[in-house]
Amino acid sequence: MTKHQNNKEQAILAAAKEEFLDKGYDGARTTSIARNAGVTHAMLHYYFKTKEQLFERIFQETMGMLVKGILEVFTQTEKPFKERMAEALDIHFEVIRQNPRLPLFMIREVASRPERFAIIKNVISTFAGSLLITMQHDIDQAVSNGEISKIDATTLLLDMISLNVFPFIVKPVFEAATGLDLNADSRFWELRKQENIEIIMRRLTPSLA
Amino acid sequence: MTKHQNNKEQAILAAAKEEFLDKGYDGARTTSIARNAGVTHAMLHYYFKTKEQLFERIFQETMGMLVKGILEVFTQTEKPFKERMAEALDIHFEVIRQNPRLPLFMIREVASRPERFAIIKNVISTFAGSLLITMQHDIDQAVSNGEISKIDATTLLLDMISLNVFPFIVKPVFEAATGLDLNADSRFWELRKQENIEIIMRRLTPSLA
DNA sequence: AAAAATATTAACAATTTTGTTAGAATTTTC
DNA sequence: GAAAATTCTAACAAAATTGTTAATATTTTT
Repeated sequence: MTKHQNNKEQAILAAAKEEFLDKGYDGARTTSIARNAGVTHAMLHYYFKTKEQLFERIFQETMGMLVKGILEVFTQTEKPFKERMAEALDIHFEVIRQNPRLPLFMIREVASRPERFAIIKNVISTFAGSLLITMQHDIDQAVSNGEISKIDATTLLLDMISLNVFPFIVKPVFEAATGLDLNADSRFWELRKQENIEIIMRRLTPSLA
Repeated sequence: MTKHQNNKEQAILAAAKEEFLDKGYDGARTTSIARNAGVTHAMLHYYFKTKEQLFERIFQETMGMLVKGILEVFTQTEKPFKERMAEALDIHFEVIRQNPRLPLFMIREVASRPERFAIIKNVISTFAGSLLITMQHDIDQAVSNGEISKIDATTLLLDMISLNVFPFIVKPVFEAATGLDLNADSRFWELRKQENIEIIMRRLTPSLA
């Protein structure tokens, strides 16, 4: 009656993603993953030999998704530089808003297991490509047009990512400190996005004189 | 011959701080802490009944230190507002530079154990007091002087903390991606600090019009 | 220096967590 | 519809980790 088409494997993957995102590798429990997937925990070891292997699968997919989403944003063209940056910030912010737990997940895992440097490096270089070089080229051009003030591409990128990502990372602490529930407060995030665009636009505007 | 003056307790605390900062609660091992402290692991349970209790002790101390260091900075007076903010950013940045692992530690623990909200809330309110109110008052005054453009205190605070803290949090990922060793590169951090001051100063400067 | 309090050790116990295996049930292939 | 391949279960095994205890040593108090 019941159809056997390895939908349990999918259930395990989904539950594992939840668990790892929420608790990190060290905090995750294979028994808990199995329970949430509705299977005995032997199934987990049947499909994915070890916890480590299951994690690596999730980690790869998740990193790819995040990095891709974040970086695609910067590969537009035409339009004035500042306008493009404003759009990039907007889209970038929304990607993270859609996946708010990914940045902390990534940072946490890399920090506590430097062995995973290799995976990260690989994923990033796959998607990042020559982003910084292209960006620096565009910046230099906009500078000589007098459209923006001089800035290093790496510096600008870190500015943008800091402003857009950090609020999501610090959210639990912020909520603990203030007692607010930011999930229920879409106005907060809207204002935050506008502030980030504002602050970068001002940073790019040529100084008077 | 050997003097018994609970210096082992201190050794355990020091080793525990290292371990917890490095690996987080879930990744930390009481046996590893005991080994690094040079004691048998029974000692650890003798002085601190459980792993949880030992952690709580470290967590309290560490949080207090971090939050205190970060917030003291903003309680100056006299001098123009922008000048004070530039100084605050500088000192704030240096506090974190001196304790670069604390922010991630704090964020990680609160995220994976929301039960600890209470501790955080307590620590922060102890040190933060009416910081935001004072700050908003100063801002309003500086705005009516025409010294700065209008901004919300919470918004400005989050801007500053995002820019100053995020680079330290993302450092492992950044190094993985670029292959650089940022510890060896004091110029990187100097430039970062200057950029953060620059960006906030531009944010505060009144728009021409 | 005897008594009391405190610190330490070594061996062990309990629990939690991950991983295995032999075989049953189900589906697929022919 | 029988054989082969696969999905799945239940019970078990192994390893890792935290926590305990009883006996011993050391320091402190009087």
